[in-house]
Amino acid sequence: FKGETYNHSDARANPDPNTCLGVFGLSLYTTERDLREVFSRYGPLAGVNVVYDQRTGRSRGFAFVYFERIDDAKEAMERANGMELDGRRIRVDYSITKRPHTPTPGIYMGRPTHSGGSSSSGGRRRDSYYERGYDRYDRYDEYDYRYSRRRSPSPYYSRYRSRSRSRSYSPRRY
DNA sequence: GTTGAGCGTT
Repeated sequence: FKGETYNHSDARANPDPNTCLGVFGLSLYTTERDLREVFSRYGPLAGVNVVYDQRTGRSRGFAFVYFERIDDAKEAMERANGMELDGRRIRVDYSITKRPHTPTPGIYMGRPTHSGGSSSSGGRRRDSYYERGYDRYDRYDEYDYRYSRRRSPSPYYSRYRSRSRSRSYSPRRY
């Protein structure tokens, strides 16, 4: 009522209503199936995406739940916010970022130049993969491994993690 | 079996 100044520049405080909900404060053991069980009772889901750490391969503790309708997403946000899931009180809000940055969408869609390139798709798709939702949060793109001590990729790192889990004494004999 | 805070590059 009073002229309270809401900081509109901080999009986290006032996320726009969207079909994508961000769920934070999750347990490390909460999987997409659990989220699907919880959130699907508010409406049909379009997808659930738990964010995993690329280095460790485990959950980062937050996920994104896609609804098909904004009305259901709003309903889910109202109800599921603050609920206890797997021993953790989760926080549910509208996602401020639309999608993860997709460097390659799986299939090569053609050259980014549109110089006479109306190819097989009828020229309908443009830049729909690169939305502008994350441009102001590009500081999160810069991760700290950029300034890591190791500049050369070491062959011991981040490869065959699950293979050599037990690192006990098992000397290989050739 | 960690735990903040935390918006995504399988």
